[in-house]
Amino acid sequence: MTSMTSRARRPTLWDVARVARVSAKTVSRVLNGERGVAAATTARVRAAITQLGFERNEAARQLRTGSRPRARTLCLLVPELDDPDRAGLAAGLAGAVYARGYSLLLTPAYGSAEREAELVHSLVEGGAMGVFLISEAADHRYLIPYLRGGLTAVFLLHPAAQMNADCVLVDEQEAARLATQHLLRHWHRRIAFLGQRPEADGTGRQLEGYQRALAASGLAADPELVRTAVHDPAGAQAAAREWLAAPSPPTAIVVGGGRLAVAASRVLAGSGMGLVALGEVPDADLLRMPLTSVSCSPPELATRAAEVLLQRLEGRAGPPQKVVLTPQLDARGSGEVRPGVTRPAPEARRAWFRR
Amino acid sequence: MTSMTSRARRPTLWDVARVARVSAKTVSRVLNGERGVAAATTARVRAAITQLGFERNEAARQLRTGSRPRARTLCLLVPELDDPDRAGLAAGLAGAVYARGYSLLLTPAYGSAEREAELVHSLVEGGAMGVFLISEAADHRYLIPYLRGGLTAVFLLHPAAQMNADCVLVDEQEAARLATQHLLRHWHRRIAFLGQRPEADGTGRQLEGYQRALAASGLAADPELVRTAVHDPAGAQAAAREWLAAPSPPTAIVVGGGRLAVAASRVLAGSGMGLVALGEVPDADLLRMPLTSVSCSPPELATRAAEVLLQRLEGRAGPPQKVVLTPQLDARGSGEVRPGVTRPAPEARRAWFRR
DNA sequence: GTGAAAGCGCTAACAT
DNA sequence: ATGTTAGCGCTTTCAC
Repeated sequence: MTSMTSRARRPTLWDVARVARVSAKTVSRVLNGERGVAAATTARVRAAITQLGFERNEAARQLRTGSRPRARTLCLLVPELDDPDRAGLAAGLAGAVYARGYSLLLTPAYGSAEREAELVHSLVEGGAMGVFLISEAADHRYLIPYLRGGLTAVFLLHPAAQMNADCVLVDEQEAARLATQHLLRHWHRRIAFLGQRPEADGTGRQLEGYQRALAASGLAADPELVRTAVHDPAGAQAAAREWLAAPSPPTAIVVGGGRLAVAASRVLAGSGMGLVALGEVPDADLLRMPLTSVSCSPPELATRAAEVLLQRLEGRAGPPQKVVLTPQLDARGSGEVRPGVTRPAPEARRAWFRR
Repeated sequence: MTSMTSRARRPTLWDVARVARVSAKTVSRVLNGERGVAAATTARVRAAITQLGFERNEAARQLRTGSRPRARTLCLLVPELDDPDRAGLAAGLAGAVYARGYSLLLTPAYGSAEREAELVHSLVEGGAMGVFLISEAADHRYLIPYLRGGLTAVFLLHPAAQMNADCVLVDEQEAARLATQHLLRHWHRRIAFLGQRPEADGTGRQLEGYQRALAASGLAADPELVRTAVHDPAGAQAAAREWLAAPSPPTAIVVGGGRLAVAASRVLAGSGMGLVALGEVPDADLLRMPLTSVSCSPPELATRAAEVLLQRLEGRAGPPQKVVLTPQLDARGSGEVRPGVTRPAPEARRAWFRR
């Protein structure tokens, strides 16, 4: 009957102390690995702990010490979960931080600054130690209190707005310049540009690079051939279709973003239109229209970003650092078509499989 | 000087009480929205709270109430982050739970049961209310204490092992049967099967479906044409290459998993070999070898899964439910080639873009 | 090397 | 409608 007296109460430190016949403080010492406890005592305490199945109450500990219990958890905030452009980056980051004993949580903010702030709050509340942000929010100052509270943040792809922070970026201007230059070298003269948020830093820099490359060939950007504020695959397809049917169509398009480029290729495959993606395209070489792209290897980006954050976590001081990676062009076909050569319609090509 | 006396201490509930000239309990009442506080008092307390910038100490609250502070957070555990097969599912789930005011955290367990258990632990510790698991672990009983502690779990794609729990599955046997039958109808007689973990429930059922379809046509599975325990793209490519060079090669292959199917297609494109994927292949129609696949629409899976979990969260009682979705075949080309027709080599087709 | 007492900030139970 | 008291489970201080 004695076993029934204390019904299913979670054992406390005092229970352990009683069983081990020591004081609470001694149990606490063992729990925290403080030195100054006899080996025999430690063993007795350990035994009592396992015997009772004791687990320390984190809330009580936290109340006393004032320190939040932190998990070896980092988080990656992305705008969308299904952007293949970022899938490789996320996987790379997860692998890199995992190798150092951390786990990575991935979560979408849907481009909403408010939601982003809420997420950061609940992640910190949940014990996360650091956060990677892929965010085009107009103001990141909401982070400051959390940073003061010990959170580590690293911005990826887009720099922090209204504040200074570590960031790992891709040279978007150079990417767009390389893409445009490549098309120019393949005899294109009417090259269109399709971009995402015009007010965002990245799109702006892409436009600069695009214009610089044109200027270097003595050309000016035709406003008809520049289109921004396209964010979803449907929009990219529509834009591509419009250009295809335009009275004076472009012969090639530079598209900001792998996902949009793939969407555009849906319309463009077989049309003879050149296409270069600014960003990562998974399995780009397997496409019917194998996409030429300008991007940084996701593993490299991931490695650098993980490095920056983990070093901060390990106490590295110093001013915010800004790492800018230079993208590379991978020619796969869609950027190497000559202008003016008509192709069979997509339907004709599909028929190849039908017979 | 008086402002310097209490240096930067975080204000407590008592500070608020003093400023509002009420007792601590009254502040507590306001904080918890308990009724029985005069409107004027509530206002004074509110004012004091904002004036002092007071934030309740969650640890203390938790210590007293015994209840863990829970965030409106759910989590999806996946084996790998870069599996396109699951990208659509993850995005769908995130959207579905977001619509109900929850956020979704995504994290990879790398197929390790131990890591999976650790992740669940730290997620619960971090206040997560529910978890979706895509897991082939051999034993999920580690979850039981957490479930007792109020965690809600729903298994996706693979059922819970050694225990009963809500799950949302795809009828893998039917998927493989459909795929094989489809190839049989296209005159294939030597059909190979490439599967993942042989000990896993899903692979086993796929094999059954494959064999059933063959048997229905009076054929038996040739052991040479059945290969399992292939988990990565490299392995899938190797297997495809071997079959291509076999003395008596298959004319078509059924591949378990979208990612492996894409990898196999890298070798098979242009070879004339038939290919049907069991699982989701993003942008399958845009591939040089447009993959015929048998799968459930990720949005549907996501919707059903979210529904099951959210209903539990809202208090739905009853025994574990098992939802099994019937997959559908999408013919895109790779499954509709006739056996024995030789194709141009991949190189020849690529040259189309080069000129 | 070990223990006793006090208290972290909050809320449950019981007054009033 | 509001206040008083006690105590959640742990760690800190200081004493032995």
